[in-house]
Amino acid sequence: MNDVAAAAGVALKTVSRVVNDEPGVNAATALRVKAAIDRLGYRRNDGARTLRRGRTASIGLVIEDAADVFYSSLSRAVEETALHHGCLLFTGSSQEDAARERDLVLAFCARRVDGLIIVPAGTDHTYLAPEFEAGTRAVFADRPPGAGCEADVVLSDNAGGARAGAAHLIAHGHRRIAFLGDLPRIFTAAERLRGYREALAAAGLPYDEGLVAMGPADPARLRADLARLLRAADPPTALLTGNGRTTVETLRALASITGSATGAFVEGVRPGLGGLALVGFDDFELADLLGVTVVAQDPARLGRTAADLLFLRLAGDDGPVTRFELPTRLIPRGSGERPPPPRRDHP
Amino acid sequence: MNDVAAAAGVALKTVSRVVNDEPGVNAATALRVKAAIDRLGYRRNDGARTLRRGRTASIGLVIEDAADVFYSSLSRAVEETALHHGCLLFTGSSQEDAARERDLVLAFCARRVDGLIIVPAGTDHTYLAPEFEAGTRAVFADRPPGAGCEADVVLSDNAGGARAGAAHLIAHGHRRIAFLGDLPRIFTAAERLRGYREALAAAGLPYDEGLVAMGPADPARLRADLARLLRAADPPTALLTGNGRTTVETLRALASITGSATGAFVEGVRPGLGGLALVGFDDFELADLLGVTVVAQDPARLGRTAADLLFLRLAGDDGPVTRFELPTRLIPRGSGERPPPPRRDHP
DNA sequence: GTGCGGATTGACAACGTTGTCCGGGGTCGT
DNA sequence: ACGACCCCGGACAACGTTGTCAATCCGCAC
Repeated sequence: MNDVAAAAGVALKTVSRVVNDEPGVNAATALRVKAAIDRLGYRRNDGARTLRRGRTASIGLVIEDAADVFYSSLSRAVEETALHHGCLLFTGSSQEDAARERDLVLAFCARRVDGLIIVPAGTDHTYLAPEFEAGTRAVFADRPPGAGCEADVVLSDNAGGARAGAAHLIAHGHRRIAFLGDLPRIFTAAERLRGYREALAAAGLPYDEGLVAMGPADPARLRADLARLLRAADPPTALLTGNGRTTVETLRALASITGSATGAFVEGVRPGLGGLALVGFDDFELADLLGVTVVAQDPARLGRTAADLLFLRLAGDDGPVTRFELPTRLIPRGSGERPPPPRRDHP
Repeated sequence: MNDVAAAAGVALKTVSRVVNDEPGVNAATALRVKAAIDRLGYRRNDGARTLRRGRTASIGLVIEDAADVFYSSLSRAVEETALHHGCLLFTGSSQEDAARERDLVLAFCARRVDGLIIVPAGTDHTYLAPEFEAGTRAVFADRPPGAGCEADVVLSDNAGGARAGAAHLIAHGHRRIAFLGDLPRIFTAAERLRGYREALAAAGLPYDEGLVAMGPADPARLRADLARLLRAADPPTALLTGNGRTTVETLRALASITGSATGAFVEGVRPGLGGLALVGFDDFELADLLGVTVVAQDPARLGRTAADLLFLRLAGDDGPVTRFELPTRLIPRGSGERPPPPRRDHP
C-alpha cells in the first residue's frame, strides 16, 4: 500500500480510502491510485485490516469427518451461508477425538474467527469459556455441548426419529427388533437408542440387551454382531440401524453372510436381507433404488440453521440460549414394510 | 499480551518468549508468566503474529462442491496433510462457476494464505499472476489451469481410464456403446470422451455421435437421453457413464424407464439395467452391492498428492513445474461383464 | 481584503505481535 | 579484584492497515 501511495504520488491514507471505496476522494486522484494499484498488482492485506478493525470476517467449522456425506452436506450449507455474509470458512475434522476438536477450535480462536460452528466430539467445553469472554460466539450442531457450556445448539430429533422407525417396524408386526448403533458415548447414538427403547415400551415389548449392538461401523464387528444375532435362539425379524454408515455396512455384512446379494441389482439374484426387515437412520445415496426404508435427517438444514443462528448472534442478538430440534422424516421404501415370517415356535 | 506482561510484572517481550517457547527465559519467570496467562485466559493473536512474520500457516482450497463425495474425499485428504504441517485450511466451493472460483481464490490471497489448491472451474487463471509474483504458490488438482498459467497440477488418467472402461465393454462383445458424460467444457469430461473415442478407434469401431450425450447429471435430462438412445433403431447394448453422479442418476433413470428396479435389492425383482451392460467412471458407495463395474479414481490420493506437492513448494522447492497423472483402476463387479444380447438383425 | 464552509488530502497513532539490539547482573578464570 | 563472558530481561521499531484529527485549497459571500 505504501508502494502504491508512492507510485501514485499520494498519501497512504488516500490509497486506503480508494481501496475501501470511501467517499471524499477526487475522481481524478482515485483514477490515478487505481492505475497504480493495477500496475503494481496490489492486493489489500486482510490480515492487517482485521488486526486494525477487530473483526476477521471468518468463521470456523469443526465437524467429525469431512469425507462423510452427512457432514459434508452440513459443511456445504454452512459454507453457503458464510459466503452470503461475506465470511470465509476455516474447516477441520475432529475424527471423533476430543483433543483434536479442542486443538482445532483453539487454533481457530487464535486466528480470531468471529464465530464457531462445532460438531463436538468431546463432552467438556469449559476450554471455551475464555473465548466466550473475549466475545467469540459458538453454535453447536448435531450434538449439544458438554455440561456447563452455555451455547446455542441445533439438533435433529434423534429420539423421535428412532422411536418412529422402531414403531414403524412394530406396526408391521415385528416383535424382535435389533438395534445396531454407534458408541453410546456419542450423543446421537444414545438418543437414538433411547427412542428405540421408548418405542418398545410404548408397544409393551420387552427391552432385550441381546438385541442391541453398539459400536463404530466397522465391517468386521458388524458381521460378527449380525452373525451372533441371527444364530440366536430367538433371532430378530427386523433391524433398526443407527446411522448411515452402519446401515450401509449392515447391508454389506448381510450380503456377505447370506452370500447372495452382491450384484443383486444387475444380476437379479435373491435379495440380501435374508428375510429381515430394515429401517435405517439417515438417508443415503441409492437407498431409493435399493428399497431401503429410512428415517431421514436433513444435514443441510442442520448446517443452515446453525449458521443462520450464528450470524444472528454476530449481528448482536443477545437473546437467551436456544436449542433447536429439527424433525426427521420416515421414508418407506420397502425394507421397513416387510412383515416378519410366520412364527414357527407354536407348531 | 500487554495485560499479561503487566500482570506478571515483566516486559512484553518476555511474555512473547514464553508463549513461543523461546529459550533464554528463567524457569521461575516463565512460570509466573504462564500463571498470568492462565489467569487472564490469554490466547495469542495469530493475526498479528502472521502480520509480523509474513507466513500465515494457512492454505486455501477451492473445490467444485463440498457436498460431492469425490471432492469431500479430496478435501479431507488435503485437510489431513495441512494439519500435519501445522496449517489451517480455508475451503470454498466454486459451484462450477469461474467467477466464484476467482473471487474465492482472491479472497484467500487477501488473507495471505501461503498456498492454494484449486480445482478450477474457469479456464483463465491470469488473475493469479500478481499472486505468484507475491510468492503465493498454487497447485491445481483434478483439472489443469488455463493456458498461460505455470503451476503444478495433479490429475487422474481420465483418458486412460475411459479407454480402459470402453475397451472392457468391447472385450465383452459390445459394439454399440453409449457414452454419457458431463459438459465437454469440463476438462475431465472432455478427456474421458477422448478416451472413449480412442478405445473405439483402437477396436476399429465407428464413432457415432448419436450414442453420446454430454451434460450435467440432471435426472430429467438423463431420462430423456436414455429413452432416446433406447428407442433408436440400433440401440446401444452398453453404457459408459462419465462420472459418479451421472452413473447414479443413470441407474435411477433406467429404473424409472424399465419401471422395475426400485427396491430391487430387498424385493428381488428383475434388475434395472434392462439388459444393458454398464461401466461407470468413478467408484461410488454401494457400487459393490449393486454389482456395478467401475473405473475407480482415488480422490484422497489426488488430494494428498496435491497437498504434498504444495508443501514441498512452500518448503522452497523451486524445480520445474510438474504434472502428475494418477492411474485409475477398473473394478469388475458384474455390470460391465454382461455380454450383449444375441443379434437379431440377420435372422 | 477577509472570513467561512466544504471538499480533499495528509500526518500520526494504534491494532498485537516479533526481530534486533542493548544493558544489567552474575559467574568464572586469572 | 578485575575483565570477559553468559544469561536474562527490556526498549524500540516494524509488519500493513484504518480511525482520528488537522491542514490545505478553492470558491464565494461579506
